[in-house]
Amino acid sequence: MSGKTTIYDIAKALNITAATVSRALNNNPKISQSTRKLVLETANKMNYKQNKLALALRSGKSNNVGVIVPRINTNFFASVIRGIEEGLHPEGYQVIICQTHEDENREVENVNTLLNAQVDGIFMSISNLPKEDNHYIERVIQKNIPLIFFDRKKEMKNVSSVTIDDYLASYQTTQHLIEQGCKKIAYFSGDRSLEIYEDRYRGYEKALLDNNIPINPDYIISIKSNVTEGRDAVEKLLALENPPNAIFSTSDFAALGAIQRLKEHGIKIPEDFCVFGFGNEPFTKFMELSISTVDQSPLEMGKMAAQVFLEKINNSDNKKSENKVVLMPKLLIRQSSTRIA
Amino acid sequence: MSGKTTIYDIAKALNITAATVSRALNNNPKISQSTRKLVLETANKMNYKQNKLALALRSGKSNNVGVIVPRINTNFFASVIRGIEEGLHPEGYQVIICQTHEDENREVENVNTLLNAQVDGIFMSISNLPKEDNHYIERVIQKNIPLIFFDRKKEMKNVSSVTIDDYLASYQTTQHLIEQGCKKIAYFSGDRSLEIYEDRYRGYEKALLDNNIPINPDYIISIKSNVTEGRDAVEKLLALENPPNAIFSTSDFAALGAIQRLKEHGIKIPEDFCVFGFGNEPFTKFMELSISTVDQSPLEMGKMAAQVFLEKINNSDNKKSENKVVLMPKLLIRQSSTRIA
DNA sequence: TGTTTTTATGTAATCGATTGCACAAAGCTA
DNA sequence: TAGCTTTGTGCAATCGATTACATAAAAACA
Repeated sequence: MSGKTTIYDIAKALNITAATVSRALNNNPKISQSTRKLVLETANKMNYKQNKLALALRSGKSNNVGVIVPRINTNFFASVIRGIEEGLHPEGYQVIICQTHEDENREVENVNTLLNAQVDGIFMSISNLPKEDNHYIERVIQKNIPLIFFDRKKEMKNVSSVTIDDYLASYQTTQHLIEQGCKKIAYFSGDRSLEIYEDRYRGYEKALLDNNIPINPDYIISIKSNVTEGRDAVEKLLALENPPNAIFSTSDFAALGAIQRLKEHGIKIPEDFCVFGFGNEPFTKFMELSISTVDQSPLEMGKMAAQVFLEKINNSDNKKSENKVVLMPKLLIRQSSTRIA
Repeated sequence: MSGKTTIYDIAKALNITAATVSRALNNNPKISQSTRKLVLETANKMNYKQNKLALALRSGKSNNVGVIVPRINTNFFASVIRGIEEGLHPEGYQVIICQTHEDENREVENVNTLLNAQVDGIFMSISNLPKEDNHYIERVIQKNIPLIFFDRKKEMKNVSSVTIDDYLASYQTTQHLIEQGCKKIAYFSGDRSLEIYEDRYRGYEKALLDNNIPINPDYIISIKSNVTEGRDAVEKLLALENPPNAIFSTSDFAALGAIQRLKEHGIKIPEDFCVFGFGNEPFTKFMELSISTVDQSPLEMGKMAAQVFLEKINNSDNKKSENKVVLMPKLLIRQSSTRIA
């Protein structure tokens, strides 16, 4: 009673059948003007709202999509989600968000939950731990549910993806540092079993080689994306016999930690030492010493992912197709790496 | 065929009825051990997944909740959502996120969308524009769907809320600034038609009165939560005949802008001027001059909101009850306001 | 006026899972 | 052995909306 008007209620009130009501509400041309008007008015009066669940059950389309990310409380993921939402909202889709907290079990669980919920598509940035067992992902493909990876993708048949050109970003950044006069460039790497981090490493490597700079294994440090690890890494680097004079960190947070520690050591940035981050987290711009970084256009990435999904949905004939979109990274050269203006 | 096993398929395969299958899967005691085992095995073999939509339609519970926020790409809202998600995930709920972009029409639209989707509850931080027409909210209450406001609430019957004690936070902050020797405290206010901003203002006012400091209307500036407005506000303040020597900004972003501009004017912080923010955005901690601010415990706020929702759901007898939770704010006193250690 | 076509509506199945009621078979009691 | 329980299943309705098919009424036509 408290607000559960169905088409049957409307039908009863007007002494017609639910079928007629349904048709009237859906602008079916086979309904007389008078009936349609009556139905619409009554529906309005009775405060009728279509039950999407019933619709979804019958049509097999839930008009929900799922997004799986490691976590939402970082600028990058929140922005991508926002992009997806903006791209999909006009089409009537709602976004269901799941977090993995970098836990692979949680990831599997999330995929299953979304499948149970009959989502029409899944957007996913895979968690850190690379899984050998792709079974849970295969199932999505088998069910013919569009799957779109963004940022942290996994190379797979029939799966679309939206990423930036991580290799290029890394190459250009390294090149930039070299041009600033830094030949001893340390590198903070993420987990290289993830494609994006492998690509970034290759970009760094190639730029050094192209400039005839040998790779120094001591300069390559694997870190997690947080401030503390950046600080610790600097400590290690400065203890080297031949310490570097630049850091390219694939995490803005680690870059920040590095800068803090370098300053504490009385090292002048950028005069004595250049630092470059990755991700364009808001704080990089706000710092008194603004931090150079790579912008990944998360908002655009999300919107593009939404686009890819919509295309896949609308071209049901080649649903099995894949579409790998690669966005261009943007180097934001700020104070922390600017010696030569 | 591609992955649509239903209980009917299982029933057919075992030459029994769907009812039996359903009961077997749901541990109904009226099923023989042998049948149950057979059903479970077959279900597993056929890779059966329960269709939540069908379940939701029949039970009237979708196991989805909706969250409506102005935007998700700020630390505060992303963290609250994360808290809600963490609190609700163990209970099997999924979270659907909607953004209003501070647009009241969008807010109404979002509420309707969520109602159509048959969500089991709605969490909401109202958008800036205060609406006179509460009709869309009333409808949620009428439908007996738990509604929980967080942070930006609206005082209403039958609606629960989780907030921090904004009045207290503001009072304590002002008191702190006074204790640091600042008697001329400017105040950056948000839109005071929102309760939280009105409460904060009252806290500021009361602290001044309790310390026999007259209120100077020139010191009260209404701002939006961004860096630029903070900068502009400082410009106005410094142009006064009798400029202030402290700013209490109800936005961290504006506080940051203020600090930037003050420094450009050669004003020393905290020696000549103290600044206090609100919200504990991550960057406040990272700055070289760390910014004092108020922590709103967004994660806890989200978890608490989830708790309030669960209690309401489980006490169906007094669903109409309300539960106003007020969390304690935490003052994070950092460099930007520390004269006296 | 009788027949055909059109128009508007009703009937009933469907989407997938659950559940009150009915009922057959088996077990138990006297 | 007749009668009563218990146990395990089946039947069929339900949740709300849609839609192929059937059909009555009205309109058009000859």
